[in-house]
Amino acid sequence: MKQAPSYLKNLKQESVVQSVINVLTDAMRNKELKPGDKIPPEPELAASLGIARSSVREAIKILTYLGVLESKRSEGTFVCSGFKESMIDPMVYGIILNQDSFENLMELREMTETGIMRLAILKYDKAEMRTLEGLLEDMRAALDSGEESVDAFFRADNAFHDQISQMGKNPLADKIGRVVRTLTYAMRYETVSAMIRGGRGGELMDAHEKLCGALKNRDLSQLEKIVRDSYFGEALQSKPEK
Amino acid sequence: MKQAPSYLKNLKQESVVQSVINVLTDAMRNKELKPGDKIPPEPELAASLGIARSSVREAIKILTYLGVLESKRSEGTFVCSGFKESMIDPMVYGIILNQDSFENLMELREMTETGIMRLAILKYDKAEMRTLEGLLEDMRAALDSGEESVDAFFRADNAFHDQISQMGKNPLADKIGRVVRTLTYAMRYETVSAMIRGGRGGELMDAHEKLCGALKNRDLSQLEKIVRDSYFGEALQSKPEK
DNA sequence: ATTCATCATAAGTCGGACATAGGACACAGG
DNA sequence: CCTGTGTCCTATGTCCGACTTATGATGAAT
Repeated sequence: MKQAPSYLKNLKQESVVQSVINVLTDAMRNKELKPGDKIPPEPELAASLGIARSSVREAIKILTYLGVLESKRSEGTFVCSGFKESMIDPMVYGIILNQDSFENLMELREMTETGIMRLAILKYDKAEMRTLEGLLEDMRAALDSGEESVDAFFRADNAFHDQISQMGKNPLADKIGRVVRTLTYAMRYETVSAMIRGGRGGELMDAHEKLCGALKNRDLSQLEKIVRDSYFGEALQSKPEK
Repeated sequence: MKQAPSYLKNLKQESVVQSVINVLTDAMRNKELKPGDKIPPEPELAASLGIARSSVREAIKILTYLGVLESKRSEGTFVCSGFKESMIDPMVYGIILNQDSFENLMELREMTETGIMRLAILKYDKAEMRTLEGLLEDMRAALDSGEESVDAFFRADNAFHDQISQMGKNPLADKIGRVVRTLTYAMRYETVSAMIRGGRGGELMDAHEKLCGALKNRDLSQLEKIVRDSYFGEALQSKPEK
């Protein structure tokens, strides 16, 4: 490996598209562009920067899919306010590309769900808890409804965790929790389905009830114990083929 | 607010660019496109799909910035293998736009760091622990070096947490941990700097030593106690203006 | 005042053109 | 042999100009 002389700096120049992105994001950092603001029309921007409209378009498109900008036909392009759903896509793509991420994903889920529950335990209010208990009822009802109760149960199960996620009152954590839940959807369905069909639906309900109880008592150590002992245990045991 | 009749489904058709993205990501889900694979040249793809090259380009660009594809001039465009750093960007943009996300970020950090430590406690090996202890030494050395020790300490501090992150042996969690650490870099620097200058460097060392000790004993409940009681406490207390 | 037609705007899409970087290959020179 | 150079080809990078289409605004007709 030959060592390049130090006076040779690597001068690969950034692409036109990248520089457009930089211009726009710099403007956002400087607060020259604030959420809700309209950026100049594409042709105008292209002219100002002395580049082609297609390059501007590519930059705008990228920022759009990143959830930074929002284009409305015939109106213009605007700086988004707050978080947008598309922010999660990059992570999703990252996951898709990662091959043997099953265990990693389940671990990540344990991480996020646990963290979210800790937040929830500190921040939820009574109304939210009532909603959560309602969802617990739904789960039980689904379970008792006999045949083909798996889908209904799973829906309620997901709603249950989404609710806890909301109760944490942290949009960032909530978002990540949802992403991870989405990514583990299929696997979790398999697990839940297998358990219910195997007559172990009671255990599932039990775990969720304990969980709900710990939340209701705002008992953090109990929550941690539940999570550690039982809640994720089944999922991590009944994993599919490697 | 007029309520639209339910039989009217919202049929805004997806854009050409979006459909290209779907085609490509579907192929990835089906494993027809695997990491490292080369996708057809832009003109060819455009012809196959019956659309213009510029649309294909926009889709590719987006996936490139999302860290899914990688274009090499004169060679072609390839599916990335593994995670790419660019995954960070979307979150960064999100943060730029979100004003009062400070608390949310710190909470998120507590979430991820805690989860990562739980993984680490289960999976690390002796060599990694030695490295970690070495970093602890670095931190102490930096602290004892008197004046302007803040930067050195902070560097070692970050390396310390990166090391724990690695010890968890979950690339996904590691990645997310790094992202969150990056996002909270400035805030953490402020906190650490203030503590050291305020003569509270000892507390900092103490917390990290206890942490390291809990890891060494693989004592999960002790770890949880530390995290809950002291470790993040200072950070959450000494937050800047709202 | 409400409804409708018209128009201007700006993004969406298209297709073609040239520039340019990088790899492959063959070839000359040591 | 193998090292370096020059040439060619490929595929992306960039640019241009045109048309299409959705949407808000304007103004006229009811």
